[in-house]
Amino acid sequence: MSERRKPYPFDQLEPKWQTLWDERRAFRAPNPGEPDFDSTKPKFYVLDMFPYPSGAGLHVGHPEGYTATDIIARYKRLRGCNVLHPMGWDAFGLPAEQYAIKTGQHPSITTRDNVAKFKTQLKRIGFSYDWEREISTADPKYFRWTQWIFLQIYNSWFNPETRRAEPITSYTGDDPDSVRLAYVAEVAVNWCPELGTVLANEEVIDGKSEVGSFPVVKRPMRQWILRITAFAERLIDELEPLDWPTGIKLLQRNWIGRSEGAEVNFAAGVDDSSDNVTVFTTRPDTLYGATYMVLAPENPLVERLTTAEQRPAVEQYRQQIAAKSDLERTDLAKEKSGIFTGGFAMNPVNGERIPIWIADYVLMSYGTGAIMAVPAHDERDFEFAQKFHLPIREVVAAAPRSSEGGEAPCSLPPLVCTTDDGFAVNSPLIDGLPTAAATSKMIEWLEQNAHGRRDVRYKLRDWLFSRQRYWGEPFPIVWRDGKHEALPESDLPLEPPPLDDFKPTGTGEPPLAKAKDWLRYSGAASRETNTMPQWAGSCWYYLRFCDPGNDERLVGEAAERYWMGGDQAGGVDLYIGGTEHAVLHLLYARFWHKVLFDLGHLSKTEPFQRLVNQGMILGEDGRKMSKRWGNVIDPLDVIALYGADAFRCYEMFMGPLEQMKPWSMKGVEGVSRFLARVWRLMMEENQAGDWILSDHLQEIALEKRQLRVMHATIKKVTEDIEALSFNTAISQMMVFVNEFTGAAARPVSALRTLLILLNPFAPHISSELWEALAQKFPGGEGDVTQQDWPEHDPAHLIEDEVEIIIQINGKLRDKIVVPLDIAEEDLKALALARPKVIELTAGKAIAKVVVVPKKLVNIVAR
RNA sequence: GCCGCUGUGGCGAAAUGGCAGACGCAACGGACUUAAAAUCCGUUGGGCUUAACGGCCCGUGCCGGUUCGAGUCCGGCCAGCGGUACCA
Repeated sequence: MSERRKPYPFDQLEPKWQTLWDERRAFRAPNPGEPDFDSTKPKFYVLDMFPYPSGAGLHVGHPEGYTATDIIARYKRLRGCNVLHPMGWDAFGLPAEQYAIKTGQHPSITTRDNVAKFKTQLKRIGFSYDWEREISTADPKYFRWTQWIFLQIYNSWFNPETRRAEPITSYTGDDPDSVRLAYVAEVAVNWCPELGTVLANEEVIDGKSEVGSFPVVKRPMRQWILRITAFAERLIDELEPLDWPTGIKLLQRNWIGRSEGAEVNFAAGVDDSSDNVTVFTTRPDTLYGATYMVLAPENPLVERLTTAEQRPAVEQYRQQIAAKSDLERTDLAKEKSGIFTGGFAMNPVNGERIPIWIADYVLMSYGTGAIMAVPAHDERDFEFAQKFHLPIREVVAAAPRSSEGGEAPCSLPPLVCTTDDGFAVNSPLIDGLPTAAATSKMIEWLEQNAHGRRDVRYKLRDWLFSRQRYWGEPFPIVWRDGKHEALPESDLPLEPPPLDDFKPTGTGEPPLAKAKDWLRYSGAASRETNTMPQWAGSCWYYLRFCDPGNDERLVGEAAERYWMGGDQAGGVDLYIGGTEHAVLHLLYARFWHKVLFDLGHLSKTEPFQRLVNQGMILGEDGRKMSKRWGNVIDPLDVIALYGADAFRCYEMFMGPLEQMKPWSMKGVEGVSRFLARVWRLMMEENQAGDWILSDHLQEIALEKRQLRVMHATIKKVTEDIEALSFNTAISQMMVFVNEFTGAAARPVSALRTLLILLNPFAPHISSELWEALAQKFPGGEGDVTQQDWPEHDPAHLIEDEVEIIIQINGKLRDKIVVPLDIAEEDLKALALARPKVIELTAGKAIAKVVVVPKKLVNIVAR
């Protein structure tokens, strides 16, 4: 295939400018205290979700968000901001370790190679990152502070009085280990045999691992856990004021899953009622309808509440459930199962004796692991009651009903179930009350009679924080006599041992246990062999970017105050990334941020002020890009054909940033044509085939029409960048170019304005053309990146005359051109006098005339 | 099941309640060229009508409502995508 002729010499000018930017450190962001720091400028922190450097390299999906942030970064610089725009690597993680197991190549080598590849790709797209701030989570200089933060968490507790994390020294109880924000517990965890590790709930999807889709089983193990549930309420409340997509906020809120209700105590037992079972319910108003009770099979109370007679059946059921994986348990969700324990509980509100069952539809991990079953008003209880012929009693009705001479106290099954609100019936204490009032009154009664209390529960569970992997941060913890203790800060960073054999042991013992020398700490003490999950590094990288070289602190105070603080809401001003991190990363990072804030290390309670999710880019065939379909596009291939500027502009021109959209090479070509037209506005080829400045360029005033287009373009591009509507900003610049392409004489000032507007989108071509113009015409000192962003003048947008549309009954019928300042009455008269209007309204009465100045006249005729 | 998002030309998409389809792709016609590519100029939602200028009707997933006027607001459906799933 013959060499395709380039529409303009991007293959030469793009590398030229990329080299120049590097040499001039053009996008370095000085920190407070540095000599070239300008404190008079406002700060702007614009951040990408940093990538995991996989072996496959970038595909065109990654740079979509990166291009958007780069446009913002370059735009904010032109508007006179100090811009923090960094990039780094989420370098710990499973794939590098899996690769190491397969090939024997150390994960650090794999990671280094992959980072190099990613960096080459990013640099070739011309992103204006401050590469002097590059960080890698696998770098000891970085994870030293990840480990340090873990120690802060370990050494704190959540004080319910102040609702804040506080140093563990402020805890006055007997057993500090029971309240630490990082604690060890033997819990049923998600064990993935294939990966040889436990996983967080968030990493398990439909009973399979998120990475690799391997089966996951429940298994009790001793694990490190972070007490994120202590922050559940704040994680919900403090989410509210953030400028995030409502969908993402909702997702987080649902994940945290706040439920308001009450705890109710039931006396319970086999013969007498010596025991006590507490349940959580969101519908205390239905207490009279509780006709039986269900415990989770794993609930320890089951032992004591089972009669000798029922014990064999109960044990059999419990074993049957325990043998099931989570997947099987949810698969069988449709058919209810359970067994009677033989025990009974006493309903505190009416003294009724109700049977206690166990069933796997009650989960040990939510609420108290026990429920009061109200079959008439809960779908699951209803289904269960029907299957096992348990009584169903209606206690909520659509309309109030007299308690006098009404239903029998324990009605026959109505065979219907409603979860809707209504009015209490068959409930002497609250009869006739609407659900909300009935609920409050019942809670009051429970509290007054010491049968229960108001309560709030969350779906969110504590964060399982340890992994049995090699390629992650070791815990800065040692064990002595079966007790954990923190390493001194001076021992940080604690690097993983240089292992050759990374394979999981298969027993659940972490690979680090194989490093016998490393394991020994001092005397009888030995190191913790678990490592942290991949999330750890990404929980705080945005903080490190503020001050990546600091050896004294995780981030210098002044740098943190400047970049993460500020008069306004503070934090990262704009954070762009994929929806896949809507709950996990964003929740974990917010949690750590709050702990560090409470402990006085940070300025603001929230890390990310404004969040935007870019949509996925599909292949040309409309399918998700994947090796399987062979529809993956490599940015470097696109750049080789059309250049980095065309690549960037196309990524933005495709459609709205947040929308999912398919790739189109033809589309890239169209945008490339646009850039070539910009080029030829100013350049032409001479006889020798060299590009020289065009003869059409002149230092002349703009025509009225040109002025209008130019100012309209300044206005639209500015507003659209602020709104992240990059596709329409580019459209407007195309309109500008179309307008000036036809002009025989092209005013230099207008072209310079265009180049500044275009610079954030297409930085290379705009830099080159700016430089070329400066060689012949005065007034273009400095690079285009050093100019001031233009302001539009509204005076140039106003026309003397305006076209008015004339509607009859809302339908367009005619148009007239009138002076801008015409009086409404005159406009109305003019419209009514139009021959067309007279014709179409003949024989009808004109009921009304709506006049919208500068827009339209609508004549209502009947 | 529940929650959320999205439905507009052949395609990607525009449109503070006020001319639906800006801008781009594709297609078609023209100029330039020996020719092609590239470039430049033009046409391009569908239908009917006119010799022509032009004119008329229909059209933003479906049904209804609010309004002088609805792609846009409200109510009810349908479809696609995403999340979640016994959370008491």
